[in-house]
Amino acid sequence: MVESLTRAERKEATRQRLLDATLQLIANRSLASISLREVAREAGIVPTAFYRHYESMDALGVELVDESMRPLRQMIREARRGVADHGDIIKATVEVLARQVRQNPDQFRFLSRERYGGVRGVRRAIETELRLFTSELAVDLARLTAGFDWSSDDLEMAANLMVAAMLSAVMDLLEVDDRRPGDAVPILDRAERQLRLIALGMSEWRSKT
Amino acid sequence: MVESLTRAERKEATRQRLLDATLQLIANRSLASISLREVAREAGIVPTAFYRHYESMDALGVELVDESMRPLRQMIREARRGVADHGDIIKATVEVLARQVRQNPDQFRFLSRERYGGVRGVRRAIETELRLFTSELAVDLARLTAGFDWSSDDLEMAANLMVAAMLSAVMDLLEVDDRRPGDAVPILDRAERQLRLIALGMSEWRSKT
DNA sequence: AAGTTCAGTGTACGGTTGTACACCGAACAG
DNA sequence: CTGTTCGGTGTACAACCGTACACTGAACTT
Repeated sequence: MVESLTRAERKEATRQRLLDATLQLIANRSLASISLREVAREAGIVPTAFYRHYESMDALGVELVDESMRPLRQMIREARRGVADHGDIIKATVEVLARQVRQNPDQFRFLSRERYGGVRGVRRAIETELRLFTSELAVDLARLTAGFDWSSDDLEMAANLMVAAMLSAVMDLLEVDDRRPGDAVPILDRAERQLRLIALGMSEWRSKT
Repeated sequence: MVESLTRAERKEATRQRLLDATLQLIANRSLASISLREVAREAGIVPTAFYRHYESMDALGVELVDESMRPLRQMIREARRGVADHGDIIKATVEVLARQVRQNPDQFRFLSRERYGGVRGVRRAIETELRLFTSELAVDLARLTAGFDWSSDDLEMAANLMVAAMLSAVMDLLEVDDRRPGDAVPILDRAERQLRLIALGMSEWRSKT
Protein backbone atom coordinates (compact mmCIF):
# COMPACT_ATOMS: atom_id res chain seq x y z
CA MET A 1 0.00 0.00 0.00
CA VAL A 2 2.47 2.56 1.20
CA GLU A 3 5.05 2.83 -1.55
CA SER A 4 8.16 3.27 0.63
CA LEU A 5 8.42 7.02 0.78
CA THR A 6 11.63 8.74 1.64
CA ARG A 7 12.09 9.96 5.17
CA ALA A 8 11.84 13.57 4.07
CA GLU A 9 8.58 12.86 2.31
CA ARG A 10 7.11 11.21 5.36
CA LYS A 11 8.18 14.10 7.54
CA GLU A 12 6.66 16.59 5.17
CA ALA A 13 3.44 14.59 5.15
CA THR A 14 3.21 14.63 8.92
CA ARG A 15 3.99 18.33 8.98
CA GLN A 16 1.13 18.89 6.61
CA ARG A 17 -1.15 16.78 8.77
CA LEU A 18 -0.25 18.97 11.75
CA LEU A 19 -1.12 22.10 9.81
CA ASP A 20 -4.36 20.62 8.52
CA ALA A 21 -5.31 19.39 11.97
CA THR A 22 -4.77 22.86 13.41
CA LEU A 23 -6.73 24.50 10.64
CA GLN A 24 -9.58 22.11 11.25
CA LEU A 25 -9.58 22.62 15.01
CA ILE A 26 -9.52 26.37 14.51
CA ALA A 27 -12.85 26.27 12.71
CA ASN A 28 -14.56 26.51 16.09
CA ARG A 29 -11.98 27.94 18.49
CA SER A 30 -8.99 30.23 18.60
CA LEU A 31 -5.38 29.16 18.26
CA ALA A 32 -4.63 30.05 21.87
CA SER A 33 -7.24 27.61 23.11
CA ILE A 34 -5.92 24.68 21.09
CA SER A 35 -3.43 22.46 22.82
CA LEU A 36 -0.37 20.89 21.37
CA ARG A 37 -1.72 17.54 22.47
CA GLU A 38 -4.98 18.01 20.62
CA VAL A 39 -3.19 18.85 17.41
CA ALA A 40 -0.88 15.88 17.77
CA ARG A 41 -3.81 13.59 18.49
CA GLU A 42 -5.69 14.87 15.46
CA ALA A 43 -2.62 14.42 13.28
CA GLY A 44 -2.11 10.88 14.53
CA ILE A 45 1.18 11.28 16.33
CA VAL A 46 2.24 11.20 19.94
CA PRO A 47 2.50 14.61 21.71
CA THR A 48 6.26 14.57 22.09
CA ALA A 49 6.74 13.93 18.38
CA PHE A 50 5.29 17.37 17.79
CA TYR A 51 8.65 18.87 18.70
CA ARG A 52 10.28 17.15 15.73
CA HIS A 53 8.42 19.70 13.60
CA TYR A 54 7.81 22.86 15.63
CA GLU A 55 9.18 24.14 18.87
CA SER A 56 5.78 25.37 19.99
CA MET A 57 2.22 25.97 18.87
CA ASP A 58 3.10 29.59 18.29
CA ALA A 59 5.77 28.60 15.80
CA LEU A 60 3.27 26.40 14.00
CA GLY A 61 0.89 29.35 13.96
CA VAL A 62 3.40 31.57 12.23
CA GLU A 63 3.96 28.96 9.55
CA LEU A 64 0.24 28.54 9.19
CA VAL A 65 0.03 32.20 8.24
CA ASP A 66 2.18 31.57 5.18
CA GLU A 67 0.16 28.52 4.31
CA SER A 68 -3.11 30.41 4.63
CA MET A 69 -1.96 33.41 2.68
CA ARG A 70 -1.60 31.31 -0.43
CA PRO A 71 -5.28 31.58 -1.40
CA LEU A 72 -5.05 35.32 -0.88
CA ARG A 73 -2.07 35.61 -3.18
CA GLN A 74 -3.83 33.37 -5.63
CA MET A 75 -6.72 35.79 -5.42
CA ILE A 76 -4.65 38.70 -6.63
CA ARG A 77 -3.39 36.77 -9.62
CA GLU A 78 -6.85 35.58 -10.53
CA ALA A 79 -8.36 38.99 -10.10
CA ARG A 80 -5.79 40.51 -12.45
CA ARG A 81 -6.47 37.85 -15.02
CA GLY A 82 -10.20 38.33 -14.51
CA VAL A 83 -9.85 41.98 -15.36
CA ALA A 84 -8.40 41.13 -18.74
CA ASP A 85 -11.26 38.79 -19.69
CA HIS A 86 -14.09 40.68 -18.13
CA GLY A 87 -14.39 44.45 -18.45
CA ASP A 88 -15.77 45.19 -15.00
CA ILE A 89 -12.88 45.14 -12.55
CA ILE A 90 -14.99 45.40 -9.44
CA LYS A 91 -17.45 42.70 -10.35
CA ALA A 92 -14.60 40.37 -11.29
CA THR A 93 -12.81 41.08 -8.02
CA VAL A 94 -15.82 40.35 -5.86
CA GLU A 95 -16.50 37.15 -7.75
CA VAL A 96 -12.96 35.95 -7.21
CA LEU A 97 -13.23 36.88 -3.54
CA ALA A 98 -16.42 34.90 -3.14
CA ARG A 99 -14.97 31.82 -4.78
CA GLN A 100 -11.74 31.88 -2.81
CA VAL A 101 -13.58 32.18 0.47
CA ARG A 102 -15.92 29.36 -0.47
CA GLN A 103 -13.03 27.14 -1.46
CA ASN A 104 -10.73 27.89 1.48
CA PRO A 105 -12.96 28.72 4.42
CA ASP A 106 -10.58 27.32 7.03
CA GLN A 107 -7.67 29.44 5.88
CA PHE A 108 -9.70 32.61 5.83
CA ARG A 109 -11.22 31.77 9.17
CA PHE A 110 -7.80 31.27 10.67
CA LEU A 111 -6.58 34.60 9.34
CA SER A 112 -9.60 36.56 10.53
CA ARG A 113 -9.58 34.85 13.91
CA GLU A 114 -5.93 35.47 14.58
CA ARG A 115 -5.48 38.81 12.91
CA TYR A 116 -6.38 40.66 16.10
CA GLY A 117 -7.07 37.90 18.56
CA GLY A 118 -3.91 35.92 18.34
CA VAL A 119 -0.47 35.83 19.82
CA ARG A 120 1.79 38.73 18.95
CA GLY A 121 3.99 36.72 16.56
CA VAL A 122 1.08 35.40 14.55
CA ARG A 123 -0.62 38.76 14.57
CA ARG A 124 2.43 40.49 13.19
CA ALA A 125 2.94 37.85 10.52
CA ILE A 126 -0.61 38.37 9.29
CA GLU A 127 -0.31 42.14 9.41
CA THR A 128 2.87 42.04 7.37
CA GLU A 129 1.29 39.91 4.69
CA LEU A 130 -1.78 42.10 4.61
CA ARG A 131 0.35 45.18 4.19
CA LEU A 132 1.98 43.51 1.20
CA PHE A 133 -1.43 42.74 -0.19
CA THR A 134 -2.45 46.36 0.20
CA SER A 135 0.71 47.57 -1.51
CA GLU A 136 0.07 45.33 -4.48
CA LEU A 137 -3.41 46.71 -4.75
CA ALA A 138 -2.00 50.23 -4.53
CA VAL A 139 0.23 49.44 -7.50
CA ASP A 140 -2.79 48.35 -9.50
CA LEU A 141 -4.63 51.48 -8.50
CA ALA A 142 -1.68 53.59 -9.58
CA ARG A 143 -2.02 52.17 -13.06
CA LEU A 144 -5.73 52.92 -13.14
CA THR A 145 -5.33 56.48 -11.90
CA ALA A 146 -2.38 57.31 -14.13
CA GLY A 147 -2.60 60.94 -15.16
CA PHE A 148 -4.57 62.01 -12.08
CA ASP A 149 -1.32 62.56 -10.15
CA TRP A 150 -2.32 60.68 -7.02
CA SER A 151 0.26 60.79 -4.26
CA SER A 152 1.56 57.40 -3.21
CA ASP A 153 0.23 58.12 0.27
CA ASP A 154 -3.27 58.60 -1.06
CA LEU A 155 -2.99 55.47 -3.14
CA GLU A 156 -2.09 53.56 -0.02
CA MET A 157 -5.01 55.12 1.80
CA ALA A 158 -7.49 54.11 -0.89
CA ALA A 159 -6.06 50.61 -1.19
CA ASN A 160 -6.25 50.24 2.57
CA LEU A 161 -9.91 51.21 2.52
CA MET A 162 -10.68 48.73 -0.22
CA VAL A 163 -8.91 45.97 1.64
CA ALA A 164 -10.84 46.85 4.80
CA ALA A 165 -14.10 46.64 2.88
CA MET A 166 -13.16 43.30 1.35
CA LEU A 167 -12.01 41.81 4.64
CA SER A 168 -15.17 42.97 6.32
CA ALA A 169 -17.10 41.11 3.63
CA VAL A 170 -14.93 38.04 4.09
CA MET A 171 -15.65 37.92 7.79
CA ASP A 172 -19.36 38.28 7.20
CA LEU A 173 -19.18 35.54 4.58
CA LEU A 174 -17.59 33.21 7.08
CA GLU A 175 -20.55 33.63 9.39
CA VAL A 176 -22.95 32.46 6.69
CA ASP A 177 -24.57 29.15 7.49
CA ASP A 178 -23.39 26.51 5.02
CA ARG A 179 -26.94 25.24 4.69
CA ARG A 180 -28.12 28.61 3.47
CA PRO A 181 -25.61 29.65 0.82
CA GLY A 182 -28.04 32.23 -0.48
CA ASP A 183 -27.24 34.41 2.53
CA ALA A 184 -23.93 35.21 0.87
CA VAL A 185 -25.59 37.13 -1.94
CA PRO A 186 -26.49 40.35 -0.09
CA ILE A 187 -23.06 40.43 1.52
CA LEU A 188 -21.33 40.21 -1.84
CA ASP A 189 -23.73 42.71 -3.29
CA ARG A 190 -22.94 45.15 -0.53
CA ALA A 191 -19.21 44.66 -0.97
CA GLU A 192 -19.54 45.36 -4.66
CA ARG A 193 -21.45 48.58 -4.05
CA GLN A 194 -18.93 49.64 -1.44
CA LEU A 195 -16.07 49.21 -3.87
CA ARG A 196 -18.02 51.17 -6.46
CA LEU A 197 -18.65 53.93 -3.96
CA ILE A 198 -14.94 54.14 -3.26
CA ALA A 199 -14.12 54.16 -6.96
CA LEU A 200 -16.62 56.95 -7.43
CA GLY A 201 -14.96 58.93 -4.68
CA MET A 202 -11.59 58.34 -6.27
CA SER A 203 -12.71 59.73 -9.58
CA GLU A 204 -13.43 63.04 -7.84
CA TRP A 205 -10.48 63.04 -5.45
CA ARG A 206 -7.57 65.36 -5.86
CA SER A 207 -4.42 64.73 -3.86
CA LYS A 208 -2.99 67.64 -2.00
CA THR A 209 0.24 68.60 -3.68
CA MET B 1 -12.42 51.59 57.15
CA VAL B 2 -15.07 49.60 55.35
CA GLU B 3 -18.31 51.40 56.03
CA SER B 4 -20.61 48.36 56.35
CA LEU B 5 -21.90 48.07 52.83
CA THR B 6 -25.04 46.16 52.05
CA ARG B 7 -24.74 42.64 50.78
CA ALA B 8 -25.93 43.69 47.33
CA GLU B 9 -23.31 46.43 47.17
CA ARG B 10 -20.54 44.06 48.10
CA LYS B 11 -21.70 41.57 45.50
CA GLU B 12 -21.81 44.26 42.83
CA ALA B 13 -18.32 45.37 43.79
CA THR B 14 -16.95 41.86 43.41
CA ARG B 15 -18.76 41.46 40.12
CA GLN B 16 -17.08 44.62 38.89
CA ARG B 17 -13.71 43.35 40.05
CA LEU B 18 -14.27 40.18 38.03
CA LEU B 19 -15.04 42.21 34.91
CA ASP B 20 -12.07 44.50 35.46
CA ALA B 21 -9.76 41.58 36.08
CA THR B 22 -10.86 39.94 32.85
CA LEU B 23 -10.45 43.14 30.89
CA GLN B 24 -6.97 43.54 32.27
CA LEU B 25 -5.95 39.96 31.53
CA ILE B 26 -7.29 40.31 28.01
CA ALA B 27 -4.81 43.05 27.21
CA ASN B 28 -2.32 40.38 26.22
CA ARG B 29 -4.34 37.26 25.47
CA SER B 30 -7.71 36.14 24.18
CA LEU B 31 -10.74 35.35 26.30
CA ALA B 32 -10.57 31.69 25.42
CA SER B 33 -7.09 31.39 26.88
CA ILE B 34 -8.01 32.98 30.20
CA SER B 35 -9.03 30.61 32.94
CA LEU B 36 -11.76 31.06 35.46
CA ARG B 37 -9.17 30.53 38.17
CA GLU B 38 -6.96 33.30 36.87
CA VAL B 39 -9.81 35.76 36.85
CA ALA B 40 -10.87 34.76 40.34
CA ARG B 41 -7.28 35.06 41.58
CA GLU B 42 -6.95 38.52 40.03
CA ALA B 43 -10.25 39.61 41.54
CA GLY B 44 -9.23 38.35 44.95
CA ILE B 45 -11.77 35.61 45.43
CA VAL B 46 -11.56 31.84 45.56
CA PRO B 47 -12.31 29.99 42.29
CA THR B 48 -15.54 28.41 43.41
CA ALA B 49 -16.94 31.81 44.42
CA PHE B 50 -16.86 32.74 40.75
CA TYR B 51 -20.05 30.75 40.27
CA ARG B 52 -21.93 33.07 42.62
CA HIS B 53 -21.71 35.62 39.78
CA TYR B 54 -21.50 33.82 36.45
CA GLU B 55 -22.08 30.28 35.42
CA SER B 56 -19.06 30.27 33.14
CA MET B 57 -16.40 32.47 31.60
CA ASP B 58 -18.48 32.63 28.44
CA ALA B 59 -21.36 34.17 30.38
CA LEU B 60 -19.00 36.73 31.84
CA GLY B 61 -17.76 37.44 28.33
CA VAL B 62 -21.24 38.23 27.09
CA GLU B 63 -21.77 40.66 29.93
CA LEU B 64 -18.40 42.20 29.25
CA VAL B 65 -19.62 43.06 25.76
CA ASP B 66 -22.31 45.32 27.22
CA GLU B 67 -19.81 46.86 29.58
CA SER B 68 -17.34 47.51 26.76
CA MET B 69 -19.90 48.93 24.40
CA ARG B 70 -20.51 51.84 26.70
CA PRO B 71 -17.58 53.90 25.39
CA LEU B 72 -18.78 53.21 21.87
CA ARG B 73 -22.25 54.46 22.64
CA GLN B 74 -20.71 57.42 24.40
CA MET B 75 -18.79 58.02 21.21
CA ILE B 76 -21.92 58.43 19.14
CA ARG B 77 -23.36 60.96 21.54
CA GLU B 78 -20.15 62.93 21.70
CA ALA B 79 -19.71 62.86 17.97
CA ARG B 80 -23.19 64.27 17.45
CA ARG B 81 -22.54 67.00 19.94
CA GLY B 82 -19.16 67.67 18.34
CA VAL B 83 -20.86 68.23 15.01
CA ALA B 84 -22.92 71.03 16.48
CA ASP B 85 -19.91 72.88 17.90
CA HIS B 86 -17.48 72.21 15.14
CA GLY B 87 -18.47 72.52 11.51
CA ASP B 88 -16.40 69.64 10.14
CA ILE B 89 -18.28 66.42 10.88
CA ILE B 90 -15.51 64.11 9.79
CA LYS B 91 -12.73 65.81 11.69
CA ALA B 92 -14.87 65.90 14.82
CA THR B 93 -15.73 62.22 14.48
CA VAL B 94 -12.13 61.12 14.11
CA GLU B 95 -11.10 63.23 17.09
CA VAL B 96 -13.77 61.66 19.26
CA LEU B 97 -12.70 58.23 18.06
CA ALA B 98 -9.09 58.90 18.95
CA ARG B 99 -9.94 60.11 22.41
CA GLN B 100 -12.28 57.25 23.21
CA VAL B 101 -9.71 54.69 22.15
CA ARG B 102 -7.02 56.40 24.19
CA GLN B 103 -9.25 56.52 27.25
CA ASN B 104 -10.65 52.99 27.04
CA PRO B 105 -8.01 50.86 25.39
CA ASP B 106 -8.93 47.70 27.28
CA GLN B 107 -12.56 47.81 26.22
CA PHE B 108 -11.72 48.39 22.58
CA ARG B 109 -9.07 45.71 22.70
CA PHE B 110 -11.54 43.24 24.10
CA LEU B 111 -14.07 44.03 21.40
CA SER B 112 -11.60 43.78 18.54
CA ARG B 113 -10.04 40.62 19.94
CA GLU B 114 -13.31 38.82 20.40
CA ARG B 115 -15.27 40.16 17.47
CA TYR B 116 -14.07 37.37 15.23
CA GLY B 117 -11.81 35.32 17.46
CA GLY B 118 -14.11 34.61 20.32
CA VAL B 119 -16.72 32.13 21.34
CA ARG B 120 -19.94 32.17 19.34
CA GLY B 121 -22.02 33.80 22.06
CA VAL B 122 -19.62 36.67 22.59
CA ARG B 123 -19.10 37.08 18.87
CA ARG B 124 -22.81 37.38 18.23
CA ALA B 125 -23.30 39.83 21.08
CA ILE B 126 -20.62 42.09 19.61
CA GLU B 127 -22.01 41.78 16.11
CA THR B 128 -25.48 42.72 17.29
CA GLU B 129 -24.21 45.84 19.03
CA LEU B 130 -22.14 46.79 16.02
CA ARG B 131 -25.14 46.43 13.76
CA LEU B 132 -26.99 48.81 16.04
CA PHE B 133 -24.11 51.21 15.84
CA THR B 134 -24.17 51.03 12.04
CA SER B 135 -27.92 51.65 11.97
CA GLU B 136 -27.56 54.74 14.09
CA LEU B 137 -24.93 56.03 11.73
CA ALA B 138 -27.21 55.26 8.80
CA VAL B 139 -29.88 57.43 10.43
CA ASP B 140 -27.44 60.30 10.68
CA LEU B 141 -26.42 59.81 7.08
CA ALA B 142 -30.07 59.86 6.03
CA ARG B 143 -30.37 63.31 7.51
CA LEU B 144 -27.28 64.51 5.68
CA THR B 145 -28.35 63.09 2.33
CA ALA B 146 -31.93 64.26 2.56
CA GLY B 147 -33.15 65.21 -0.90
CA PHE B 148 -30.79 62.84 -2.72
CA ASP B 149 -33.28 60.00 -2.41
CA TRP B 150 -30.89 57.39 -1.09
CA SER B 151 -32.42 53.98 -0.59
CA SER B 152 -32.22 52.70 2.97
CA ASP B 153 -30.21 49.77 1.67
CA ASP B 154 -27.60 52.10 0.23
CA LEU B 155 -27.50 54.09 3.45
CA GLU B 156 -26.79 50.90 5.31
CA MET B 157 -24.09 50.04 2.83
CA ALA B 158 -22.36 53.38 3.22
CA ALA B 159 -22.66 53.35 7.00
CA ASN B 160 -21.23 49.86 7.04
CA LEU B 161 -18.25 50.98 5.02
CA MET B 162 -17.62 53.91 7.32
CA VAL B 163 -17.81 51.68 10.37
CA ALA B 164 -15.39 49.26 8.73
CA ALA B 165 -12.96 52.09 8.08
CA MET B 166 -13.25 53.36 11.63
CA LEU B 167 -12.83 49.93 13.18
CA SER B 168 -9.82 49.28 11.02
CA ALA B 169 -8.33 52.49 12.38
CA VAL B 170 -9.20 51.47 15.93
CA MET B 171 -7.40 48.19 15.58
CA ASP B 172 -4.34 49.89 14.16
CA LEU B 173 -4.45 52.42 16.99
CA LEU B 174 -4.41 49.62 19.53
CA GLU B 175 -1.16 48.33 18.08
CA VAL B 176 0.54 51.68 18.64
CA ASP B 177 3.28 51.53 21.23
CA ASP B 178 2.30 53.60 24.27
CA ARG B 179 5.79 55.04 24.42
CA ARG B 180 5.44 56.44 20.92
CA PRO B 181 2.05 58.15 20.89
CA GLY B 182 3.04 60.06 17.77
CA ASP B 183 2.55 56.88 15.76
CA ALA B 184 -1.18 57.40 16.11
CA VAL B 185 -1.13 60.54 13.95
CA PRO B 186 -0.74 58.94 10.50
CA ILE B 187 -3.39 56.36 11.36
CA LEU B 188 -5.89 59.02 12.30
CA ASP B 189 -4.93 61.07 9.29
CA ARG B 190 -5.57 58.12 7.03
CA ALA B 191 -8.91 57.40 8.67
CA GLU B 192 -9.94 60.98 8.12
CA ARG B 193 -9.02 60.89 4.46
CA GLN B 194 -10.83 57.60 4.04
CA LEU B 195 -14.01 59.04 5.46
CA ARG B 196 -13.64 62.04 3.19
CA LEU B 197 -13.16 59.76 0.21
CA ILE B 198 -16.36 57.94 1.07
CA ALA B 199 -18.23 61.21 1.54
CA LEU B 200 -16.96 62.33 -1.84
CA GLY B 201 -18.23 59.14 -3.40
CA MET B 202 -21.57 59.63 -1.72
CA SER B 203 -21.99 63.07 -3.17
CA GLU B 204 -21.83 61.53 -6.65
CA TRP B 205 -23.77 58.36 -5.92
CA ARG B 206 -27.26 57.77 -7.19
CA SER B 207 -29.27 54.91 -5.78
CA LYS B 208 -30.89 52.59 -8.25
CA THR B 209 -34.62 53.18 -8.11
C1' DA C 1 27.18 -4.96 5.38
C1' DA C 2 27.78 -1.90 9.32
C1' DG C 3 26.98 2.27 11.46
C1' DT C 4 24.37 6.62 11.89
C1' DT C 5 20.41 9.60 11.75
C1' DC C 6 16.03 10.80 13.23
C1' DA C 7 10.64 10.69 13.06
C1' DG C 8 7.86 8.66 16.06
C1' DT C 9 6.91 5.90 20.70
C1' DG C 10 5.92 5.26 25.76
C1' DT C 11 6.39 6.53 30.37
C1' DA C 12 6.57 9.79 33.78
C1' DC C 13 6.35 14.27 36.18
C1' DG C 14 4.65 18.49 38.31
C1' DG C 15 1.47 22.06 37.36
C1' DT C 16 -3.13 23.91 36.13
C1' DT C 17 -7.76 23.47 35.15
C1' DG C 18 -13.12 23.20 36.09
C1' DT C 19 -16.12 21.99 39.47
C1' DA C 20 -18.43 19.12 43.33
C1' DC C 21 -19.21 19.36 48.24
C1' DA C 22 -19.42 20.78 53.01
C1' DC C 23 -18.78 24.69 55.57
C1' DC C 24 -18.67 29.62 57.68
C1' DG C 25 -20.32 34.11 59.23
C1' DA C 26 -22.25 38.45 58.35
C1' DA C 27 -26.23 40.72 56.32
C1' DC C 28 -30.88 40.04 56.01
C1' DA C 29 -36.29 39.21 56.95
C1' DG C 30 -39.66 38.11 60.34
C1' DC D 1 -34.06 38.29 69.08
C1' DT D 2 -34.21 34.12 65.84
C1' DG D 3 -33.90 31.84 61.79
C1' DT D 4 -32.68 32.22 56.87
C1' DT D 5 -30.17 33.71 52.93
C1' DC D 6 -26.09 33.73 50.44
C1' DG D 7 -21.24 35.59 49.11
C1' DG D 8 -17.11 33.70 50.04
C1' DT D 9 -13.91 29.74 51.95
C1' DG D 10 -11.22 25.30 51.93
C1' DT D 11 -10.57 20.75 50.51
C1' DA D 12 -10.62 17.39 47.10
C1' DC D 13 -10.43 15.07 42.62
C1' DA D 14 -10.16 13.60 37.94
C1' DA D 15 -8.81 15.46 33.57
C1' DC D 16 -5.72 17.71 30.91
C1' DC D 17 -1.64 20.24 30.00
C1' DG D 18 3.57 20.94 28.31
C1' DT D 19 7.68 18.65 28.26
C1' DA D 20 11.87 15.80 29.95
C1' DC D 21 13.89 11.39 29.12
C1' DA D 22 15.13 6.92 27.32
C1' DC D 23 13.69 4.00 23.56
C1' DT D 24 12.89 1.79 18.73
C1' DG D 25 13.21 0.77 13.93
C1' DA D 26 13.29 2.07 9.33
C1' DA D 27 15.51 5.18 6.12
C1' DC D 28 19.77 6.85 5.26
C1' DT D 29 25.23 7.15 4.64
C1' DT D 30 29.57 5.11 4.19
